[in-house]
Amino acid sequence: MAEATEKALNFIEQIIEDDIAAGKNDGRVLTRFPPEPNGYLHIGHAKSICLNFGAAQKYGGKTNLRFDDTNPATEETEYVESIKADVKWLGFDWAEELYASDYFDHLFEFAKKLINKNLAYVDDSTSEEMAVMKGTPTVPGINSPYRERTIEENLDLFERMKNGEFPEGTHVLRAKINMASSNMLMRDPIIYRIKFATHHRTGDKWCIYPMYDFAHGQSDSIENITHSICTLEFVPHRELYDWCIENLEIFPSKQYEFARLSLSYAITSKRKLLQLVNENYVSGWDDPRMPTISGMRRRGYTPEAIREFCERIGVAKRDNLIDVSLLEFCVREHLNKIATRVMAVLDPLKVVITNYPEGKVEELTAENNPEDHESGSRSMPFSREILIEKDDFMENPTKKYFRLAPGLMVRLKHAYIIKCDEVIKDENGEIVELRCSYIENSRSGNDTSGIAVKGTIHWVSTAHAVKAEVRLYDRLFKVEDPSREDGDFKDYVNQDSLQTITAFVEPSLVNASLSEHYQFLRKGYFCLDRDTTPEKLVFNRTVGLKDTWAKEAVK
RNA sequence: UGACCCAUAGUAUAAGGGUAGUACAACAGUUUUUGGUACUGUGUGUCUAGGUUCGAAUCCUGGUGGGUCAACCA
Repeated sequence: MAEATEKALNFIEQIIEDDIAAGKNDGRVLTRFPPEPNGYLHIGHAKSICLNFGAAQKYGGKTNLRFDDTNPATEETEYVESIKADVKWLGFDWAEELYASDYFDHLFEFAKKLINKNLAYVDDSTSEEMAVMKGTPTVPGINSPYRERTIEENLDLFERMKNGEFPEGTHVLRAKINMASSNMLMRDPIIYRIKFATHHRTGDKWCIYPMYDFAHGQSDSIENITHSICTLEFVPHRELYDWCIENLEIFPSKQYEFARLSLSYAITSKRKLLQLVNENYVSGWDDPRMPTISGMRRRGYTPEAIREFCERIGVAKRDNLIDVSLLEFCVREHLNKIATRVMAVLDPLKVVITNYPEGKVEELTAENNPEDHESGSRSMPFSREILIEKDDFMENPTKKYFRLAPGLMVRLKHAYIIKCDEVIKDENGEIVELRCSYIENSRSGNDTSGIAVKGTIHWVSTAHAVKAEVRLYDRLFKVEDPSREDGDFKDYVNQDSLQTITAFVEPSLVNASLSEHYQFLRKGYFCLDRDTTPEKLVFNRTVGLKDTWAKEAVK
């Protein structure tokens, strides 16, 4: 019965185990996580991070963090810093912090080696001319008129490219492979181009930069990476990856591809996320509605929850769209264990307990977390006038409603049972106040009343409650898969994804901490936002509680 | 109309030729001083047609469907 408890391997782990069993690389496992510093990391990167770091960890190996910074036009130090912070926050430590730009000298020599082997040439064609000569997927390309330059001429031209003698776009270095290949990437790919841009690390040292295909595999090889794990769109690059390594006669790192993560009601494209930021659809990369690591962190998601999510979604090669409810499940699962329970009324209704003495204040004991007996308790003031949730009263209750209604009783969590005696309305017929009476011997912990009520609701003492800004988030997109819809993805942004309200929270929350997670009882999980000031508390709703009543109410 | 990758419940993911499982979602119920949590139960799922085999989700072939590739991006 108990033998099936071991988790099945994903196909990458399978490959690694097979390699170890075959004695490849003497059993050594070295992976890398290779972000381009041109944007913030998102949930899709989290999958890759967990896979790369996780697999290495599992097999006693290590993982390098390597920035793929070969395009100075889009890359910035700000992104480098955010990426490092996000990887650390997720809970992973890299063996070495490296940059493809560290290898620019090396890569330049590699290029000359190819030229010397008559496997690369400088092409003076314009990009339009090259595009024409490249052919199409169904039509083979034709050779460039510059393809048969002599090695000496190529060496000289390439050197002069490096020396800044030519303007951008006038010359490129191409690998000499096969213009008729069915793989477009093998049709003499450009491996070096001229760019007079300041690089975030090398400054103005270089005016030529290697292309991805001439940097990534070689960087892997230089670092002796054993398993270079990337996403499916790089499958056709593998042939070129192997070609470079073979012809450069360097360490044979191997590339393996898995399907990237897509999340429902979200987008995971750095380009599109950047648009949302630049065009102010969100407040920044770390807006809590963003599927970025920094956004999720600010939202109150935990690294444990994200790692568990990445574990549960699995790794395979088929396109997938993961239901965001699985992510939310993982978040709730973890927060349920660690969140401090507190009371907060989001949409208040005044309740006066007519038979409770005016001016009297009782300090009641409230447990901090029923899931964690070590978490202790705190005290909460109770008094004659309290606030409850508007939702928790129904003037004409339906059969299955078991909260407060005229003549009915509910339990105030951690406090007394009360009975609704009178409903007070304003001139518009709006309910503005409830007059209730409490059952004196029904206090939580020493209830001798013998009364059994079906409902328990949360509350705060009006005089002691603290006002707080609460930000309620909904999914950022109205459709399941915005990237597949017609037209601009921004047309599908949910305009109501942020709702800001003023809530009344229990006084203990004036000491709320940025590092703590809270459950507003019966309402959801919340965390303090960094916008909080000494004058104003600001909370983010991380995720709501599962609400079977909401479903029932719709019926 | 080329090459390459992929195809198992609504969504993901296992089953390494031998009983098609698991999780989320959904639905029903039990417990409950959170309509939370926990627990129990509920499923006409192997794209299709052939082939190999005692036996195929698994191996082979054809088809169908989806994805990727024609950036001086990664």
